[in-house]
This record gives sequence, structure tokens and C-alpha cells, in this order.
Amino acid sequence: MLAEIKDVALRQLAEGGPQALSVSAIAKQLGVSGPALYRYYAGRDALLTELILDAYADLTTALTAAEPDLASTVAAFRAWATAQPHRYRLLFAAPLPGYDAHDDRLVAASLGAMVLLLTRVDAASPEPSPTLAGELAAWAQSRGLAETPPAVALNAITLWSRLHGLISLEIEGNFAAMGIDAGELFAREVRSIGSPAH
Amino acid sequence: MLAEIKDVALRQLAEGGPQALSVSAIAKQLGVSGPALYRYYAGRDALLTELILDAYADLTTALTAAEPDLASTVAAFRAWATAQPHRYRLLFAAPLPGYDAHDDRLVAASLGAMVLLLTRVDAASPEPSPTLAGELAAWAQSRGLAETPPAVALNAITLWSRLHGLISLEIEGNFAAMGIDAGELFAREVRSIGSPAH
DNA sequence: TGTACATCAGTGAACGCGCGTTCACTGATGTAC
DNA sequence: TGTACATCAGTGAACGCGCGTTCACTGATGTAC
Repeated sequence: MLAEIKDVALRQLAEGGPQALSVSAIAKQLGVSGPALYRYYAGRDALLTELILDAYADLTTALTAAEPDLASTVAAFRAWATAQPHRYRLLFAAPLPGYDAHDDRLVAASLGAMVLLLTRVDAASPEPSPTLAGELAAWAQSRGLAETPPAVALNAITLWSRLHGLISLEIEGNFAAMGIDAGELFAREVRSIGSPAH
Repeated sequence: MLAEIKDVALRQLAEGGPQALSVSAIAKQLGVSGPALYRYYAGRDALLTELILDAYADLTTALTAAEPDLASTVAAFRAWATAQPHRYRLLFAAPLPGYDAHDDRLVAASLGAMVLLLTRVDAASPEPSPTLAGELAAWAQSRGLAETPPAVALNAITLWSRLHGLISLEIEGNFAAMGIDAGELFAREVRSIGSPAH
């Protein structure tokens, strides 16, 4: 039943966007009265938190299942995002109106998925400035990646940023509207990160 | 009065996010009854469309005012976005719930701003594949940029995508959360586009 | 095998809320003669 | 200068809607003796 509720919730998220996610609507679709759901979730926010945690876990699984090279991992990342854009938005776009995420599990979950992606980057970027290198070192250390050289961390973050740009534009249909197939764009960005001279 | 309504609308957008933009709330803040606004705007969607058009126009102005080199234009783009993230989201993130934009002026306005940014790119990317080159040529032509070589168009789109990734992450506070100053990241992306070997 | 009880999923009514929008109207301001 | 009228910004009540959440409850199922 818990799973059934999440299923319907995700379907509504996919079809009607974030604002379509409502306790009453889910209940109606399940053929059940609204208050019935309160037996399973403390409320709308709790359900939402659960959906986000699931999405992080699912993304992590997808990345883990990919071949451990950079290109395959990035391809898996993109495939996951484009197959279910609503879940990608749930993780990386602006949160829903009135939803306040102050759940420690969220921080931990996001770490798992991102670290996995970032540690597949091994090429180093052109040397960052001393200031940026310091910031990067501090960040890597706080993430349990103390061994990572700043130039590699920078490369990883750059990759992440470039991917996010491509994916969010692709998800909203911008490349489709331009008549451009995004596949080659992705391949190019991966190549740009894979070689130090980008 | 038209301007005053927009002012309040933008302030609410900035403070409470998109869902805070409501006719009644604007009216209340103006010390006026709800229906009074219908004398100035046909409804919520019309007001929203006006806000988007304004934002495009404002962004175009900001880009035009910048020095005509790539770095300055990108800096202006970023400055505009970070100074008023809510307006950037209005243009480039998911539209508001229930808002259907089928206004020809929107298409024209978005074109103005983007073409301005994209035409400041002159370096060419490594040669795109024949397929992609064809798509790029068709797109450039439909945008009145028939002279643009596909490799330059690709470079421009790559720049746009990279900027969008950086800006949307910066706007949502991701870099701040990592303790990283985003300025150098921007400078690097501009450099990567400015030189053909990225 | 039969009775008494506890558990607990789900119900329906109700709460207060804010939304966009319509409608008939008031009342001040400006214009024409 | 004074009167008759038109214009029109703004009002308040009302419409139907959906929301999250609470509350006391029903009624079926399972358990203990």
C-alpha cells in the first residue's frame, strides 16, 4: 500500500507537474477517501520526502549499474534523467511550494549519488587558482574525499555543471524545439572533461 | 498603476516563489480589492505574460549595455541572473502551474535575448558531425542567422548550455552550500568557449 | 466451537484557507451645454 | 456659473473550486480464553 501510494504520486508528478501532487488527488485515484492516506504518511511533506529519498536511491542504483568508466556513467545519468524528468526535477530543480526539507536523510542521500558520479572523474582540469583550490580541498575533505586533488575535484564539478545545463535544457524540450539531437552534445561534454585540455 | 502592479508582482515572485504570485495577494498589498486589478489585466495569465516579456526585454537591454566582447556579455548575463533569480527562473525554468504560454510575442522576445548572446560567440568548436551540422544549419537559418557556420553555432549553444548549468546551480545556492565561489568557474567556461580547443 | 474483546484500515463530515473570476453596484471626476 | 450627463476606477458579495488536516465514527478482521 505504501508502494501503491508512491506509484500514484509519481504518476501524478509526471503528468501534472509538481503542483498536481496532492493528498486528495492521490486518494481519489486509489478509490479511497483522503484521510485514509494519513494512516501511511504523516502528511504531504513526509510523502514528498519519501519520494525524493527514493529518487536519490534509484539514481544511485542506476549509476552503480553502469560500467565504471566516465562515459558510461554519464550516459546512465542522462538516461535516468530523460526517462523520468519529473524525478530529476524533484532532485535538482526548485523545491515545491511550501515544502521545507530539513531532513538529514536528504543530505546523506544526495551525497551518495553525487559522490558516485564525481569519483568517476579522474582527469585533472587546468590548475585552479590558489583560492579556488583551497575551497575545493575543503569541500572534498568535508565529503570524505580528502585524497582528491583540487584539480580533479574542479573537473568533477565542471562536469556536473555542464551535465546539469544540458539535462535541464533537454528536459524542458529546448533542444527538441531547436530541432537538435542532444546526444552528440553530451558526448562532446564528456570528451571535454575526459581530456585535461578543455 | 500598471507598473505598480508589476512591481508588487515581482516582489512577491522574489520573496515567495512562483506560487506566491496571486491576484488577491497583489491587490491586498496595494491596499485595493481583488477585482480592481481586472481593470488593468485580463487575468493572472495575462499579467504573467507581461512579466515574462518585461524580463526578456530587460535582459536584452542588460546584454546590449555590456561591452560587445564575449566575456563582458557573459558577465552581464550572469549578473542579471544572480541579481534577480526569480526573473531568470521565469524565463528559463519550468513554467508556473496552470500557465500556458501561447503568445507569439514570447517567442519573439526570447529570440531577441538569445540571439544577442549567441552572436557574440565567434570561435568555432571542433567540427560537428554531418548530422549535427545539418541540424545546426537549419536552426540558424530559421533564426535569421543563415551566415553562421555550424561549428560556431555549436559553440554558441554549448556556451549557453554551460552557462545555464552554472547559473541554475548558483541560483539555487548549490555552490554556496559547497563553499565555492562561482566566479572562477564562469571565467573558465568563458575561456573554454573562447578557444577552439575545448 | 463459541463468545468477548482488541486492533485497526478506512469513512464522511467538517475546519479554515486561498485561489481566480463574475457581477451588479457606488461614487467621484470630468465634460457639454 | 450652474446643471445634466457620461465615464470609469474601485467595491463588496458571491460563485465554485481544491487544498491539507482533524475528528469521532464504523465495521471488518484477528486473537484469547
